[in-house]
Amino acid sequence: MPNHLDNQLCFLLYATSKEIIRQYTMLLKPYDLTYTGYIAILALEDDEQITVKELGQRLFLDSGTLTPVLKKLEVTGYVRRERSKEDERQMKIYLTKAGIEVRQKLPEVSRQVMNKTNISEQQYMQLKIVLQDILQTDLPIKDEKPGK
Amino acid sequence: MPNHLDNQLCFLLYATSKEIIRQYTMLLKPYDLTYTGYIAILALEDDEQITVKELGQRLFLDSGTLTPVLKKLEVTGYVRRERSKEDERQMKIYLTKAGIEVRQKLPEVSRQVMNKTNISEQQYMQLKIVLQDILQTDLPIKDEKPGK
DNA sequence: GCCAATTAAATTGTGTACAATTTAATTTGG
DNA sequence: CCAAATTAAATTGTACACAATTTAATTGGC
Repeated sequence: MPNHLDNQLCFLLYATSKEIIRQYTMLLKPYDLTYTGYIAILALEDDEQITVKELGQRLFLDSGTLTPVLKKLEVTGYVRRERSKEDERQMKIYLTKAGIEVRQKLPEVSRQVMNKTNISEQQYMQLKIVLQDILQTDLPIKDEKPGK
Repeated sequence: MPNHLDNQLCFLLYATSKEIIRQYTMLLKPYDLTYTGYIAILALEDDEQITVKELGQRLFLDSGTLTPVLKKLEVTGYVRRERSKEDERQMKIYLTKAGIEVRQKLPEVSRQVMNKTNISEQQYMQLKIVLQDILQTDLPIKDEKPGK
């Protein structure tokens, strides 16, 4: 890259994640999953029912993105969506048996993608620590109420 | 994040770049630039005319993404698009005077976003090296056969 | 010289992302 | 109480991304 983007950390994050997600997307096609559907299934525990809002907090996505993804996962048969009895505003999401089953196969997809990179164990850990730090502590969360 | 996404390097890259790009997008609005328009302008040198294809190679984007972005940058007045005389298939892209001017203001935007992260100089360099390595040597071969 | 193969952009179709708005349900304060 | 404020999802509008296809120009083989 013979230009100013060399020094842009943001561009490197953007381009790298895009390329890795492209690898995932190809490998996920046999399971009828997109990358967004994949992380949604990963974020759901086996026996929990969570709201769209909480799922969105785990994934850094809002209902505008999640609603169509979850509707498609429901059609495919991996999740179910049910209005909460206690609070009719909430939609409760949970994995079906098929969803739990497909989730067990997904670590293999992740392993295949990671094997394509020659990244060392040490680099992997470094990367994780730095990114978790930026994500969790530095960047302002959208819609967060300003402290008085 | 109390779930399996903890260990997913890809998810961390994805979520972090998304959040950082959201910061850029807000700060770029006064210049009538989206993030994609921003990296396109950064990738253009002052006095060069390059094709959509070469720009796409620098940005890891194809004509399907770039064509509408470049058309909008042309309307805004930052670039010009001209059919190549030597090869009528090619579209030559180059910065206008306004494009060169706005580009000089952009490092300030980048500085503002980076200031929000508490990332250290050392971490910054580590991150850059690892990401460049993944991006340039490991991943983006579109026709690569599946790993062994 | 001619036509098949290749190439560069543009176009098409699907699927995110996210801001902003809308709708419906719940909570709160006077 | 009960209208106003708040909240959760869904919807709307804009802007990517990328695979696949189309269109038009160039190249290559014979």
